[in-house]
Amino acid sequence: MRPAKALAKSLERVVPIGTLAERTGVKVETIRYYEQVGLLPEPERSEGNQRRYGRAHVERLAFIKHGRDLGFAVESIRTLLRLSDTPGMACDEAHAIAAEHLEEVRDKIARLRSLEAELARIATVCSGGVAASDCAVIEALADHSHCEHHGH
Amino acid sequence: MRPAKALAKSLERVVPIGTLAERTGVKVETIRYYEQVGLLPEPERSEGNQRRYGRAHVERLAFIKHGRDLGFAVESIRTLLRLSDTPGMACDEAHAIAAEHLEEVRDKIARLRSLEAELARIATVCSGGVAASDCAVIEALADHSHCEHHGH
DNA sequence: CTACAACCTCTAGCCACTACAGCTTCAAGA
DNA sequence: TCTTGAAGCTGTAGTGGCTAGAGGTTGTAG
Repeated sequence: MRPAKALAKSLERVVPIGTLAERTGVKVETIRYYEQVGLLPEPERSEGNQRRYGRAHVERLAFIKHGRDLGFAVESIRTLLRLSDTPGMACDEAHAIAAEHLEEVRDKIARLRSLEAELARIATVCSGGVAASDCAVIEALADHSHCEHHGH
Repeated sequence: MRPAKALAKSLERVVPIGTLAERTGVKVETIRYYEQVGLLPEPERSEGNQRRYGRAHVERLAFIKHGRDLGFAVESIRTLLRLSDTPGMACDEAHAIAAEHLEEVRDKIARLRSLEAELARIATVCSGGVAASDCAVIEALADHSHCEHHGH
């Protein structure tokens, strides 16, 4: 009694690229791209030259996906993968990468928050239906009052 | 008594691209790029084919710069410029663009904040110097516990 | 055996610049 | 007036991280 085919497929040891894509949530084209830039090792091929992935590939691609979801640059992920392949792992380095990225994220948040405040100010004036002859949004962009005091 | 040359230069009615760059804080290459994509109109040229900008260009480029600093896409700025050129200004449309952008910024902030929380969690575990045999950063990326419950 | 989905490679496109190569022009000092 | 060197010019290619499409081949269910 061998399992039905549909079941077999989901348990299969070796899968084509579409199945890998489904399993990891990474698009087929993106998988090929990761291979091209050397993030994902080249898999075996079928007789007809189609990619066949094993368990190790699934794991590695999931790692990459998690890293990207957390906003790590592909270069950082490359390093993290290398570290994770290292037997005596250099946790320091991994931590440094994560800490640096965290700082970048915090910087980005800070910048976006001041942007948000500025935009909210502009948009509110405008939506308030003030009887301005000119539009507050356009005015804000044309206005130099913000930049004169820092140089140009 | 004509003004000294240095002074004259800063008051000049017509300026080369480098001076425009200095005045607006936009790089020379970026100015040429804006011209190429039709954001900034083609200026007059000197006999030797060099660009010569007038007051209107300075104003327009400052408008663009302010828009970019606020994170507006070049396409949005194109529309906003068109609106600002329109005599009876369509404030509604300008407001809609600003409001939409504000929403995008807020979305981005929200996404970055949850990223920040996740990264902080990961990085803290690791920096705590816990006697883990494996690195928490690497573990977090290799771990499936976060993604299993939403499908892959 | 046939139909058709899934796969293949290769190339170009996205955004908003940035950088370079290889040239010409401008302007200040001697 | 001549020389030097900064600043200008055009055109092309590269950045990151994919995404889309053309035009062909392979795998597999019925």
